[in-house]
Amino acid sequence: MDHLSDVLSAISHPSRRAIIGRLSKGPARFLDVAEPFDTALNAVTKHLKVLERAGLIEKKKQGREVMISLRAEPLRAAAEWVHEYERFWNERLDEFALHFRNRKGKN
Amino acid sequence: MDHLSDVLSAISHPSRRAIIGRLSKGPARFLDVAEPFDTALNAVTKHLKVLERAGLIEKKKQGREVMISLRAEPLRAAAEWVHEYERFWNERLDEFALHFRNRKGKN
DNA sequence: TTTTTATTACACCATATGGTGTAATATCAT
DNA sequence: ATGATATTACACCATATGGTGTAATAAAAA
Repeated sequence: MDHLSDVLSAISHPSRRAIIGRLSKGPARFLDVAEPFDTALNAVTKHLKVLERAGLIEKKKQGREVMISLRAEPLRAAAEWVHEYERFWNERLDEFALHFRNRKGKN
Repeated sequence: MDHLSDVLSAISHPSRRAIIGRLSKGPARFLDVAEPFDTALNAVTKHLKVLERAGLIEKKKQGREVMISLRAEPLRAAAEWVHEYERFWNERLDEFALHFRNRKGKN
């Protein structure tokens, strides 16, 4: 799988988006990250592994604790991909307008 | 699952992003959409169903053909979510700078 | 009307995902 | 040394995903 797919897949789960939201307020220990969830800690570990594989977090072991911090840079590619279609979601384009817009783009 | 998760999940597959790219150039018949892929047509039908469930495409039956068109609006929520983290991917923030930035945001 | 064409439905399969419980490891505190 | 704490590893399970082949449907063409 390509990297962009990994990133988009990683952020497609609400718990993982919540984790990113939490980490955007600063690094946190594993248990702090896990605290809002009512799942087992194992599940959180797995979510963190998915985020790590996508390059979206960093883990740093400090004693027996693990500090987790956000690495948002991979989100840039996601933002860029989505941004390609920004012009489409503002107006409702009928087929003729769309065709005209595309012809214009080709000149 | 919430809608945003559906949308992000839908665009996390390269074939489905390719389909969206194709449709951004204008509506297309099913076979035209399917043409670039070397999978069975069934697989394309399934991808289209995922995109439809996410609200990213519209199907309109015309005779025996199906015209498929892009509905990019759901991408807006995805763009907005990712945009939240834009400030993080430009500079490399160490933990102190991050903490300071957060404190500033709270005042 | 028969045949081709476009698309979907159904049944199936391998692997991925997201969760669990229990055990292992490593570090800190007593 | 013993025990508590933080985190992960392992084995397991149900369901989702992405693919396949074959059959069904509906409309166009012959």
